[in-house]
Amino acid sequence: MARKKQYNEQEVIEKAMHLFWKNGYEATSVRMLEKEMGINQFSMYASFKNKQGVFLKSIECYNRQLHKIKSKLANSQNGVAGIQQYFYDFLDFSLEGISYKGCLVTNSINEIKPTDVEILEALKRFANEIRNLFVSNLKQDDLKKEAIVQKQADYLMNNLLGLSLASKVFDKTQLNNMIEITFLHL
Amino acid sequence: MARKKQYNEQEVIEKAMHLFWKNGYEATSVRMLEKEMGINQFSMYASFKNKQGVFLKSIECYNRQLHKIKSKLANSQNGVAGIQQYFYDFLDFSLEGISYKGCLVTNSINEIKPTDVEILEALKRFANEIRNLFVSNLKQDDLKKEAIVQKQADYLMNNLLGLSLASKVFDKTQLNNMIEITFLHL
DNA sequence: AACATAACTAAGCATTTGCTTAGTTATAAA
DNA sequence: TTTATAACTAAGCAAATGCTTAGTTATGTT
Repeated sequence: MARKKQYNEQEVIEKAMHLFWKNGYEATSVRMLEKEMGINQFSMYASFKNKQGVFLKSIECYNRQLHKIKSKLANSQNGVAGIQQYFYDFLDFSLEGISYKGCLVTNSINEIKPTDVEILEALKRFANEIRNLFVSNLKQDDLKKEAIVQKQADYLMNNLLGLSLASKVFDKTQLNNMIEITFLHL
Repeated sequence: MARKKQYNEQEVIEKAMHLFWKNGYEATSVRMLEKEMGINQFSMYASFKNKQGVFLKSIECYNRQLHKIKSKLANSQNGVAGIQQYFYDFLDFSLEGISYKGCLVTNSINEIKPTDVEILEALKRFANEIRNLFVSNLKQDDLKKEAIVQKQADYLMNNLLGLSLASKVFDKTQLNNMIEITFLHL
């Protein structure tokens, strides 16, 4: 038989993910990736096919990292308050040093061309997963009608997307203001 | 004396702006720019110094294009309703064919490296200009205290930023839901 | 008409991009 | 121990990147 891999695919993808998260898709070159991942380009392409493949696996990895706060939300039984906590948890999650990196997925949305269908679909799936968590938490309020739940879920997604962007431009106080007002009348 | 320019700087920048708007900063190459602008690279660099210079002028151009709906907001005397109308106007403004291009400025935020201070400052200035319009419209309600005005302005900015992103992922009904709920209790 | 000068053209610069290929090394089964 | 095979290294590919340079053309002033 043959040699075995000298690296763990999960481990190197995690490093790739952090690069993509920090720099975005286009601004992360294959040279940067091989340096950060600690493997040769050949190995990279053997394991993940191409740069896009590395990115797709990075999204999966990002999703796994997010699992901790997502399952916290999924298990919360306190309705809207649980969602609000998720907003704060997300900010913590995306913090690196003194600056926020935003959400890997929403950061990438603007970079992905309509031709990259596979990536675009992955991004939409990701967004809808979180939206579904919002829906089930909103439904914990028995008085809420289905139509309102759906509208509020859309509204919350908008505020979460906004927060990912806003965290790069506005200060901590303003971010807290945003979250506070978002949940004021839910 | 010398020859005169065979192109109008405003006109060619408008074309550049549309390219940046559609593709983003990095994905717009200087070759694409010279093709779209209809001028040689030499002329481009003579007029705008470098690619970053073209982009900065494009932001100014974008701002001028936005002036129509911004001044409509500035002149509105109906408080929150005027702001809500701005949200709808922005969606119209960013529509091309059947898809939304989002906001040129927020599209770019993720692409700009912290080293591009000049661009980053331009983006922040742009965001705060709109925020100030929100503030003065919010103040048309005499009952609103200053602190609340500021918090609501932050909240509205978050929803506007979100909308720019959301318009690329969610459908028209959902976008309308987002706007509706955003303004439900203001 | 001659000149000075800015606007132009087109070619080319070094660097970087994503990806491949030719050749070497390690490993497990025979 | 031999051998088949996959994992590795490192060099290199064409194409694209932002930007520059050398040389030509047009135009207002003298």
